[in-house]
Amino acid sequence: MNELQALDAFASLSQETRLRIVRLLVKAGPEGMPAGGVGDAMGASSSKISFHLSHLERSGLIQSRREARSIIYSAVYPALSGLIEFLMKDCCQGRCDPVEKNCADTCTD
Amino acid sequence: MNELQALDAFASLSQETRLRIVRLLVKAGPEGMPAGGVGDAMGASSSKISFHLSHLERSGLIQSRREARSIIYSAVYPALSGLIEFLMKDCCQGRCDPVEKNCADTCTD
DNA sequence: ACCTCATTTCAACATCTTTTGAGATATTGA
DNA sequence: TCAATATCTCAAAAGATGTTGAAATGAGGT
Repeated sequence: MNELQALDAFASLSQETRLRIVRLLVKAGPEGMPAGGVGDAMGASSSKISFHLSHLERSGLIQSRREARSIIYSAVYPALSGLIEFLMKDCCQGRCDPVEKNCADTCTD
Repeated sequence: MNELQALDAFASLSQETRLRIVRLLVKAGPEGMPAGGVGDAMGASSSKISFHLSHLERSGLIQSRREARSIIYSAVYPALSGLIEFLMKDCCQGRCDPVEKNCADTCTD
């Protein structure tokens, strides 16, 4: 991930609706969920949701596929890892010890 | 780090000048550097730099202290770690293996 | 007290982003 | 083909953010 991609990813995640969409789709897993389902979960109009889904897809954090009448959105996990990696490597340079208390702890949710 | 703080941090990092300031200050280390030095490094006007430094400080990513005539800015490493942790934990839920793969191995379901 | 230097503040302006609502497009089943 | 469902597109309005240059503040030296 380069600086431009990171700027774009940060811009995507700096918007409340979009951040929630990403979290929802991460929870939804690789199967993803249809645009309408996302809209229902957010309680937002279809055009609003469509706008934010497009924004997120353009910045590479989510992807879509058509399935019958629905368009299914899902998280692009490597993009999120890439962003984490960018923050750790290019931005923090090892000075920002993140969850050094290993992953296993944080993942027992 | 909660959602609101994360939104604020992402907004801060989604601006080119600000992202570069953060990277510069991380490189500068805990000593930090004066506002003027940041401005010189960026080739930007003092008011522009001041605006972005304030923005970053308000969102908690950097801090300042006066030293004689200068105001010294420095990175707040825990804030950056907190953001990384937020991304890994609240946003990725162990599905986004970052730099080390061990996380994915232990955490994906 | 006065003069610099370093930085911030302010208001006006320009630009970018988000929301809204109406209409368009695509897919399926009758 | 027609109606229903799901989603997208578009333009206008509203809102938020970034830039500029001039003026204000605050600290130190003479």
